[in-house]
Amino acid sequence: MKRKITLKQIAKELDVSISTVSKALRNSPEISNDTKQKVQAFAKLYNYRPNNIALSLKNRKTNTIGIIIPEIVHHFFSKVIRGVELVANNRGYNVIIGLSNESFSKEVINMEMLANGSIDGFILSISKETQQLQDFHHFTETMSQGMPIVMFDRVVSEIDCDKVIVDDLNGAKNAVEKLIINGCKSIALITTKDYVSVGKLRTQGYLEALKDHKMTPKANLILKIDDTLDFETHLDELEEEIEQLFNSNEYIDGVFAVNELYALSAMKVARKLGLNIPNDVQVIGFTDGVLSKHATPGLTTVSQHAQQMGERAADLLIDKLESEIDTEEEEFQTIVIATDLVERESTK
Amino acid sequence: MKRKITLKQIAKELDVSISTVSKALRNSPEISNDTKQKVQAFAKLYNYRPNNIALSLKNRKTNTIGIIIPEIVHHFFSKVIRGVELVANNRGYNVIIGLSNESFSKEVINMEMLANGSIDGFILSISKETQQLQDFHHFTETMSQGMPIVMFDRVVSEIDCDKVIVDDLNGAKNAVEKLIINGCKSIALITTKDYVSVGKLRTQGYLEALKDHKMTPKANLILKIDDTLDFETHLDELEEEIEQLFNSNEYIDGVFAVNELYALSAMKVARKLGLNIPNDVQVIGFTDGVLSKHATPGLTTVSQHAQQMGERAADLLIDKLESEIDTEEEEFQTIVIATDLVERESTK
DNA sequence: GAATGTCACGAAAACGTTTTCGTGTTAAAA
DNA sequence: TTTTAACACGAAAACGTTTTCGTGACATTC
Repeated sequence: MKRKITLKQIAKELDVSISTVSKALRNSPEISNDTKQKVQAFAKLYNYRPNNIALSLKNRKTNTIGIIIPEIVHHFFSKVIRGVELVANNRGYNVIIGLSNESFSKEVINMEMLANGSIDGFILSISKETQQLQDFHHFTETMSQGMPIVMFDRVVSEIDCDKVIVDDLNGAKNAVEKLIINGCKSIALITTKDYVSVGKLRTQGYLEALKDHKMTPKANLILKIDDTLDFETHLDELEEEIEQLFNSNEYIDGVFAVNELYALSAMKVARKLGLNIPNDVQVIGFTDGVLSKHATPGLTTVSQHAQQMGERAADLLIDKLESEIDTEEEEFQTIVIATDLVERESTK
Repeated sequence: MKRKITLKQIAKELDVSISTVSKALRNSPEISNDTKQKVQAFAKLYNYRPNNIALSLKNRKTNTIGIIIPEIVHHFFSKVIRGVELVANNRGYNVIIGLSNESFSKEVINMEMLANGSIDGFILSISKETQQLQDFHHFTETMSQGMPIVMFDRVVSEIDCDKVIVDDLNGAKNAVEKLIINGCKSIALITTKDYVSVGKLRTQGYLEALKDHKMTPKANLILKIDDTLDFETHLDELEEEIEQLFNSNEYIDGVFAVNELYALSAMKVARKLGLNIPNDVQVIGFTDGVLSKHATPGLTTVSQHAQQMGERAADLLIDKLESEIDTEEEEFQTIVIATDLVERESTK
């Protein structure tokens, strides 16, 4: 089994020095045309490619960015990855992934694994557990060693770094306003516990929309789910909670859910209770998922433009990496990605 | 902005040699306890971690595996990645991803980017375009340089390497048999053009099941879709083709589709034509997707165990990487992952 | 013929490790 | 007191590059 060919081997074979080979391949004017041609022909024949690791060591730059996400089997996150990968590759970078599985310790371990020279910078969305624990030492530590971080979607205000976020508040507000304009009088909210930053903001958007239209929020119209449970495998419990929500309110004609699964479950429960969608109750979800599109009826959703988030995050990170030469005063940006309301059949 | 601390800096600070620092940190018996403690304390204080790139260069081993897939926004592939990532991390490896976007040239470029020292081996599923072009030089070239490859799902028999595949033939056969047992007399097949290896095998499974039950396949019951089109954005055309399929056959009471989208579209069309599922027509799809579960009615599917495929592929690759020390005669395995029939409401 | 300049190339350092081998110091053995 | 052994450490090479600087050979100029 052959190994990859190196400069040294070429040099030996052609009876010149390593430096000469290197220069010949990079077309340096120092080298005569004869030698250049000889070397280049030989290199081509043996399919020579410079060893990336050696280059990384020499240049103290890996041209690789690390992305840490809580979960990859999730349309939102895989779309973000696609966005990151797209611009990264175009700009000459590789992407290396780490999954935290929503666990704090796995997040820390993964970051440590990558931070030791493997990558030039991080793009990440923090795990639920980290959000709960409020322990951010691994972020500050990484940044203090000169490794830039870009956070997306689930960000944390305590850390000063570049961020790309969804306009959760206004996205939610617009959705709820849509329901109001469509004539809904009693709009339920299905959301998460408050420690999930995005859940909190979407809840806030719901409240603002009501307020703007002089409607009073009612506590029993708001269902806060504890989403530390994996509802992909515990769908029944989720549906049960939602059914209770419907039953404890005589009249719900609109539902705003902070994610796709909650919205779909709401539709399912409503149908089960004999309600027609969208005539009796209208439903809007929040997501970039594929379920909404193929559901029956199609679910109206707030689209987050996940791929765009990934692209912006990658650009932000690479810009920082390549400007760092001038070590200008640290200046962090927060890019807010506007949402779109994608109207389907679950609203009038 | 601080850089990461190195052995050299520690050595200078403590006024010992680099070798001493290195040995002290690795608890070498050569070093006195005094010095060890001094060095270790200092290293801990400054949070010293060995530079991975330097280690990779020295050891000629990156402990990173590259995975090339056609598309990441796809449940099957993201589940495979999760499987790979899981065992890779457990065994001390990182995972770096490359997307081919179903394009031959992107596949080649991506592989070249990674093959130059960045990774120790590949796990990949080949793009549709590569399957069409039948150009596999990048695989042979990579392997001839001593870099092992494990192919999964979409494999190619021309290349000798480890493989992890789904038992497409039997998966399809079992599904169709299920329909037959359930009383279907006229079973349609919605598949892809033959160059897609998995499509071909599933078609074959369909035919075998019919044959085993003395049923004659009818040409106008078989619809071969040209899936070079992106049907996520051209759903209508897909549905139109399927509607023609239904219209050109007086009586279809069963549908087997080789993927989730085709199956869902078939259900949609059937409903549109006034047919009840599963009473008038029963439908089975082939996938590991999330749509089937949340569709109404739930779609009965052939599950591929994508995550398990990723796990097996990663184990195969790492085993090879770590055994290569003895350079035993190359011996390649092909692991066949059995499928499961997940029964939901689209069948009786 | 001496001084200067150009050309074509090689030596060596550097990136951050690990590891082999050599060496000076001290303590124990003869 | 000399020999030997153990001990504690340092020098240097190696992994594969790129780049700076030095140098010998030859040609040109005065």
